Amino acid sequence: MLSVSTFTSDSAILGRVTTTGYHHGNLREALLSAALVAVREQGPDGLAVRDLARRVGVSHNAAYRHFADRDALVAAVAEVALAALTEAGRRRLATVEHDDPVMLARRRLFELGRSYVTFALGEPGLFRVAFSSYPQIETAPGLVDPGADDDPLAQLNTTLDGLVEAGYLAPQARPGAEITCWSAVHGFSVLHLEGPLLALPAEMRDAALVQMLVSIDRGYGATTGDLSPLF
Amino acid sequence: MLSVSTFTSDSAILGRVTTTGYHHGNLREALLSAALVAVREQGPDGLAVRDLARRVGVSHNAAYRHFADRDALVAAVAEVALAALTEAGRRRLATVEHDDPVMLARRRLFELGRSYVTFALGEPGLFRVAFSSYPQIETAPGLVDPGADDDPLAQLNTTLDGLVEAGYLAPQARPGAEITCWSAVHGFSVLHLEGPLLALPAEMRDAALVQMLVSIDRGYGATTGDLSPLF
DNA sequence: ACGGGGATGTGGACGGCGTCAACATCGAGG
DNA sequence: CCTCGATGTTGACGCCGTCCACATCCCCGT
Repeated sequence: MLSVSTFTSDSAILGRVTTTGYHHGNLREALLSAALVAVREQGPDGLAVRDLARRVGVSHNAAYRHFADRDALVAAVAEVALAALTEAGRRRLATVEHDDPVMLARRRLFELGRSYVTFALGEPGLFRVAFSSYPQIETAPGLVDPGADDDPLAQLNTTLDGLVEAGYLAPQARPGAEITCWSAVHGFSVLHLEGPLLALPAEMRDAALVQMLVSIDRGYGATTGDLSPLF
Repeated sequence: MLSVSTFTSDSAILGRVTTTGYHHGNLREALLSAALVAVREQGPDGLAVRDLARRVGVSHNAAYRHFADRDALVAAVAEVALAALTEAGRRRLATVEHDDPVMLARRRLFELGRSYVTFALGEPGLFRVAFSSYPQIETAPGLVDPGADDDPLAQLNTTLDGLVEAGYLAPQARPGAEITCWSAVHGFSVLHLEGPLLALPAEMRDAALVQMLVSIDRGYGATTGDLSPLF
């Protein structure tokens, strides 16, 4: 499985790379690796096929033996970036623990949101490219195989279902909740990433994020008590 | 004041246009007008200075007598687009009425959010360009002159302050609320505009929006009663 | 009245880009 | 061993943004 670390660290893992000679030997992976670097540094728009070829030490046009056009290359990068975002969420969810099942479910949602924003702000290029060609969702976005976590939406849905099972989120409030939550964390990310809130000091930003996640939590539960165990 | 309609409808308003002869007479406005059309149709990335010049019937390069570079032109378009978004919010706010001051304040927030998303989905190109060069906010985003409505954030702040005055939003919950609300509507817009939810059927989208706005309202108030007067 | 100068528009050039077509080179399988 | 498909190269085309030198025009001060 291709991952960000696969590309950014040593590429020996990727198999025999015979850079010498007429044929490159592993051009597709080399291009993807270079593309990932470029996107991390400059975002999707800063990606030029010719530039990539130059960096890899191959002539322009060679890339077109492996990718139909520039968009296809960007889409390949997007797939890797999306996998990285998904993995970040998965890892974060795995760290959440609590004795009380209600608090466990609430903290899972909280941490999932935090990991989403953290990834977006920490890897702006990857985050942007991931959404530049995200697989379209056409059916009801709330329906998902129980326990699925193979993309950010699935993770969110599973987490929200957990909130219902725990009795914190009313079943009739469940439909559409995934869009509400996703919109909030996504909007927060975009506004701070490339939008008007880019220049906001980090401590303000973090405080605002916590406040937003608490708002979401509070909007779902009937709790009026202490919120401190949330963070 | 330049507005979208100024450009899209008859441009006679813009003053004497002597298209004949060596000098255009009103090139700057003509370029802006053409740029606005292009951005509406294809978004900010589809804007090419040479193409604009061609459409206006002037040589390439002529544009550079009025705009330092492409970015400056995009920024000029962004200013108009932002004004249009602001005006949409202002107009919508003006229509909200209610006897109960609490309900009035709540409905104002609800409608402001709805108008934001409606503009984004109805004018995707303009919405995108408006945020491609939005004036950076560096201070606390919640501080604003009372009653100000000259940009979307000011409108939101004023509306939230009204919610506090009405006694619906607790004063200690006010700081950061503008970021929470803005994130939600902005994220909703982006996800449906160019993101994964682009292909979602319109009725699902609308239902999800209402549910999100209700969530925001419910997260702020202590109300558990009937929500139907909200929409 | 007139002439000069700043503002505005033109034409050409450069380098970069994505992409297509023709050609070159390699390596695997008959 | 030889061929053929996969892979890489070279060259060309038409876009793009931008810099430069030059042309044209209009207004302002004399």
